[in-house]
Amino acid sequence: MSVITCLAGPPVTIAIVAKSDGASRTPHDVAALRAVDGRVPGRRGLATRQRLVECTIGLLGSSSYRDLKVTDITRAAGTSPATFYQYFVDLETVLLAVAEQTVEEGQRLVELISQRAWSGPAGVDSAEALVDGFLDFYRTHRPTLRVVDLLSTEGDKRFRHLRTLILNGMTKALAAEITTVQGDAAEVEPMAMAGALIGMLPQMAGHQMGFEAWDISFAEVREAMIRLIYWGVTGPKVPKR
Amino acid sequence: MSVITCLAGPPVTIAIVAKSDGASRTPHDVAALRAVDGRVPGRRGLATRQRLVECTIGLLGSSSYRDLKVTDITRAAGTSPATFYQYFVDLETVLLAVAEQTVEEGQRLVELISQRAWSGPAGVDSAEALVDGFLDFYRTHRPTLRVVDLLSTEGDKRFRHLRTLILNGMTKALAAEITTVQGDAAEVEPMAMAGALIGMLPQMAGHQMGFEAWDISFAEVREAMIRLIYWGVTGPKVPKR
DNA sequence: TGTACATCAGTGAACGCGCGTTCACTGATGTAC
DNA sequence: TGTACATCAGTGAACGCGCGTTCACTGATGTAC
Repeated sequence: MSVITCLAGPPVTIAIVAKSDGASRTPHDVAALRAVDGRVPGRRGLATRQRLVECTIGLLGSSSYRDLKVTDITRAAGTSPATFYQYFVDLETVLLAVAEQTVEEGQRLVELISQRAWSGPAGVDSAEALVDGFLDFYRTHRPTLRVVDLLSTEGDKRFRHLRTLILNGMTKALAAEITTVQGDAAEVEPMAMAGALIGMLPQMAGHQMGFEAWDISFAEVREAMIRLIYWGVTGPKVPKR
Repeated sequence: MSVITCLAGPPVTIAIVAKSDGASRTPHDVAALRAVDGRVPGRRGLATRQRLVECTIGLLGSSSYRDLKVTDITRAAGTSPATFYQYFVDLETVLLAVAEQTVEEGQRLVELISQRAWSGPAGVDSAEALVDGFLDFYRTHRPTLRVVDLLSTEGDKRFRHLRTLILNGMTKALAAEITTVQGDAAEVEPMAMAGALIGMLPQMAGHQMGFEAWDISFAEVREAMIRLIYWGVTGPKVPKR
């Protein structure tokens, strides 16, 4: 068994949390970051906290969620269990912190949607760029997205909320494009269609290997996704029933 | 905390496992069901084993996967931990048994696909029936599908295989319909498109609540799904790039 | 039909590891004057 | 600039619960003759 460490400290960043409207972001309220025993963490403390968060992500990537232990995280971070409990009340809390950090990242993909044309041949290119952009996003945030997804489907409201926030920017941007392209002709609520399309992306990304058994190359699935997005945005006519 | 029990025994059914080709099914090889200490279970033993499987499903539905313990399962089944280890080597093994039972169930939806028309207005009705049929399927098998999905994305090959088997019938049936409808005009490999569409279904079903935050009624998302399936099957033209 | 034997089925009780969690303490850092 | 004090930061070591797991045993069931 190999020992995983996170000793190389990354640049210190202060955790950011999204406001409930999902639009603007503000630095964490100081009280929210207050350590469990009432101390207000300074530079050094925040760096340690951040290291714990990052080691958690690392462990989520290399072992199963079920096997994630507080002691493993502190061992990986080169610190002691007592330190962990100075910053997080339990495992779930550090997972929330992990998820919060991804909310910011999710907004970067918005420009892949809103700064593009979505009708005609250019629309297909845009769909392709969105798919590839998301696959890239997923590759770097796989452990986080997986655990957020799991805890969401298990019914935890806080993680459901965070999942919404992560996908929020993309979904709203895509809905806006749908409205632009289809106007009053839209037969389906643009937000619903956008939500379905964006929600499809992590699903696909997470099951890339799942197609092997059918001898389907993932390249073909990617083509399918591109078309589904294009269709969803442009809304081809569907026969009346 | 409430105590969950599974004492009311269901009719005894012998566990069925799918062959690796995913097509034909045979009763479990006797050796595969041999208890850990070498005994060959009879009627009574198989009933106990089945009760353990069903209590596992029950617990997966009422508490989180992370909190699932062997002792909880045996307590729910009204038996002792030692009995558990007579039929399963560990927790993972009983989860595999849980998943295997759902493989059979997944094939029931095949007729919702293959015994229907998929072009013209009837195609939209078929898409609707598939969506509703799947939502119903998900409702009754949510705990299982969730845990299979999780362990698949975590990279476990056995669960990935089982997930494939569960969705296998539907995917192949839908691919066949795509081929019928589009013929040589298909621009995307039918199995890839079918895999994308069928894979979308558990995703949607699992995140029904996730749309609340956006004030989208799930009914609208359902409409979006129906259209995406219709488009995927009929394959509207996409502009050349 | 009855008896004896083989095998299936189930479990009480215990063992021990590992993990969550805490306390009392030392060391580091910052700042007031 | 130096000293004293407050507060931040970190941890060694331990405690104890709970869970996984096993063993040696009793009871139930089936069947051979």
